[in-house]
Amino acid sequence: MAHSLDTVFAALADPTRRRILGMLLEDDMAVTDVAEPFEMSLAAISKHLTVLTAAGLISQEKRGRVKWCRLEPDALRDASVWMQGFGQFEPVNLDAFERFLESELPGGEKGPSE
Amino acid sequence: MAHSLDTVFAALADPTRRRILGMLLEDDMAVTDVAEPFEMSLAAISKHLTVLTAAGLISQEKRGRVKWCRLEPDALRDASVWMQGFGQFEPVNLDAFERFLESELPGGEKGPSE
DNA sequence: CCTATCGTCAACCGATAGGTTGAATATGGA
DNA sequence: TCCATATTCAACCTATCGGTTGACGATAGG
Repeated sequence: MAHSLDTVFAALADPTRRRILGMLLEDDMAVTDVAEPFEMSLAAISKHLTVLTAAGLISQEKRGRVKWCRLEPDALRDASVWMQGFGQFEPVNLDAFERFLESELPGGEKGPSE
Repeated sequence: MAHSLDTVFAALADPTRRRILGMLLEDDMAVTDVAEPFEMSLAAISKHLTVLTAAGLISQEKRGRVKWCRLEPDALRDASVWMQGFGQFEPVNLDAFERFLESELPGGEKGPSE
């Protein structure tokens, strides 16, 4: 384990990558489908997915010609532990979390996957 | 509030900056004292402190000719909430946190401030 | 077999990150 | 007043980041 905090935090620093993680929270997705809502090339998304994989935040499995991306939330645990060391933050507040997810969407659009 | 997740995570992605935060956990410090244990110029540390300040992770107050740096752990709350949205991580485990702090020190040395 | 689709690779680009050095700007103290 | 200390500024350098485009390999399907 122990994908370094360096790579985990660096991966999380990019809004595109955070948005991808949010999308994968709903479901596993193929690379092409991950890319669809973004106004950027498939190659760029492919690179982002590589970064997320390197950080351990997602895993990718190729079935046929489709590569499926799965969220690996456990990779966040180390980083979470590190952050918690700086203070007791209020217990998990999913409403606040959802506000974040929405505030990071571009157009005001909501649904990422269809 | 709402220093962006971009800036907070980007600030946390650098090991020097995480180590500085760990040092400030023990006590407020002057810039020069923050810089002392690092093998890097004072100007470089000053830049790191600027990044941490911009992210809201620390505050700096000038008293006399000395600029004091104080940890602002609240800035981590938003990021923490975001991460918690991906999973319920085990309740605050300070032992694990201390292992991180130590594993990020360079030589095996422990005490940062004296 | 031929072709369309899925995804990556390679080369390139501009912008930013993280470091250096040397000069500049306070401020404190003798 | 003069000097040392504390910190930042400005210019510079190199490496990496995030994006592009076009070619490529692999697989699915008619």
